[in-house]
Amino acid sequence: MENKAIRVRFAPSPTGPLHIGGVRTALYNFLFARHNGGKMILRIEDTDQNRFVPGAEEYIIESFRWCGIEFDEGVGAGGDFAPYRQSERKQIYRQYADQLIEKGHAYYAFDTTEELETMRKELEASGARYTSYNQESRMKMTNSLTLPNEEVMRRLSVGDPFVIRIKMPENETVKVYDEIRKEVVVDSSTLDDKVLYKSDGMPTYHLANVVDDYLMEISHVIRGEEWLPSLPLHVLLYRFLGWEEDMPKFAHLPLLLKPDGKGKLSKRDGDRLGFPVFPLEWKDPKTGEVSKGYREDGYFPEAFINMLALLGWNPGTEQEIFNMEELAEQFSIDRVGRSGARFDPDKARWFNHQYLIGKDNAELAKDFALILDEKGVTYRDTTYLERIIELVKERVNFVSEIWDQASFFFEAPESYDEKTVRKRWKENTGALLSEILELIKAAEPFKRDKLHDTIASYLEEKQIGMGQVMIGIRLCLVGSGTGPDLFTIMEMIGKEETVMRIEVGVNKLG
RNA sequence: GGCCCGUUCGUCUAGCCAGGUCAGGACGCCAGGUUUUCAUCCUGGUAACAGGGGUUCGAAUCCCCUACGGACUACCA
Repeated sequence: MENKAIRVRFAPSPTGPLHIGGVRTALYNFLFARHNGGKMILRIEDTDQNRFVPGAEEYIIESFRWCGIEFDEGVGAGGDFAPYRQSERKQIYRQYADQLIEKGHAYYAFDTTEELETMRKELEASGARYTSYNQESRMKMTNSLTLPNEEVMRRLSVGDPFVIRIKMPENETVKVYDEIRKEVVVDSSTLDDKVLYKSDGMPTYHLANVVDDYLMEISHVIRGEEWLPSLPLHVLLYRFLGWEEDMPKFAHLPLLLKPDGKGKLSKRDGDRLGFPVFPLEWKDPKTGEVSKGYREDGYFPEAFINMLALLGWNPGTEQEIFNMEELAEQFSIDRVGRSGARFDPDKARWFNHQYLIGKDNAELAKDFALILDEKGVTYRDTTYLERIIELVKERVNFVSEIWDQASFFFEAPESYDEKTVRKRWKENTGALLSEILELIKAAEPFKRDKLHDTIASYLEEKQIGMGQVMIGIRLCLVGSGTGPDLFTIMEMIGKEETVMRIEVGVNKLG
């Protein structure tokens, strides 16, 4: 056990798009595997045929491909333990359920949905401590514990629907160990007789995950905190199946919480606060409803991963920017926190900004060119785009925001920011600009430094402050009171365009 | 209701396991600086040990109780 090869799995259910909490769980599994030189496995848990959503599995695989989480084995990757889709493993579960029955750790139950509902209501009404199918109620139900053996056999042979339930031991102290929370002790009498095998011939999650983790030689189960309450059940299953020696270690990750208020992060929060909760855009095949994705919102996969990695884990140093290799190198389960992490959209944007400013201008220019093409904006050449990006990259969080900061490099302003005009366009500004326009026309070469020196010395001579005139020119060229160095803008858009914009501006603003 | 887990600045968190630091960093926010403007950037500031009991010379750190929060409680995963 101690020297067992490291094998971890991410086991999603293909019931819809993958939530970022799920991506984080997968990420931690992946980092753990990489850190320890182990294998990362993708297993699809599709034991509930009713909840199957077409396209979900493809979505999951595409999401991981996008953000750089790789699988060594599993659906889409193959491997020695195939198949990795539980629906394709259907026939292997029954024997283990039967084994449990033989050993007296499980039993057949024939109760209908209505009967179960009635039982629950009666227990609730009576104010009972537990309202579930358990050691207190099972002897009042229709199952192989209460029925004569011949009757059980008869029902089975005529094909009556049945489920197989675990026979939870009474008053047994179950000690389980979680790598993050340490020892957790539970009394088995507080646990219920969970269904292990469904009437449709499929196992439930509880049986399937134990059987598959054992068969696939999983060494560590790293999953969401919502599974912690069923850990005692799983541990008992390993014990009853005789696999306790080979039982994987467990680590239950804290939840991702909503940015404000209470509770776990949901799709609703994203819609309400304007950030995605899914890695990729998702269109619901039934309703046609579209949910935003990090990819489509312009996040870099590296930024997305970096942000997620730090939501619940930290290296104990002051480093905040990590690539996948660094994360894998430094990751360890004992530095995963115990409490839920509130998602912060602001910090997500900040991470993207960090990656954006660290990228090559050429690379960003490629993405920006795509946006320009979409807008139908023509441009000189990629060198021009790269120069623009160098000037504005510090000011944006996303490539898509570059246009907002740089549109004036491509087209003259159509309007002038009113507030700036009111505050900064004085009576004599027009006249002043007309004088400076002559200097601009005469500037040779039409370069940043030359323009700066010419205008600066002229203004000095006339005892006029730079600020008084520069805002006016900026208004003409940019349309607002913001933006990068003005002389650089002039040089880049060229003399002809500069002159024209100033003439138009002076004309319009007076 | 039952059961389990959790609780350090507004947020992510370090520190806790092996009690002794002005409780550290980052995001946000605020202020100042730089600049022709805005943004960036730089500097500084703001702000936390949920509460109460113990144990101890000394507790964010160990123990107990309370409160609050969350997960789970399906023939869903």
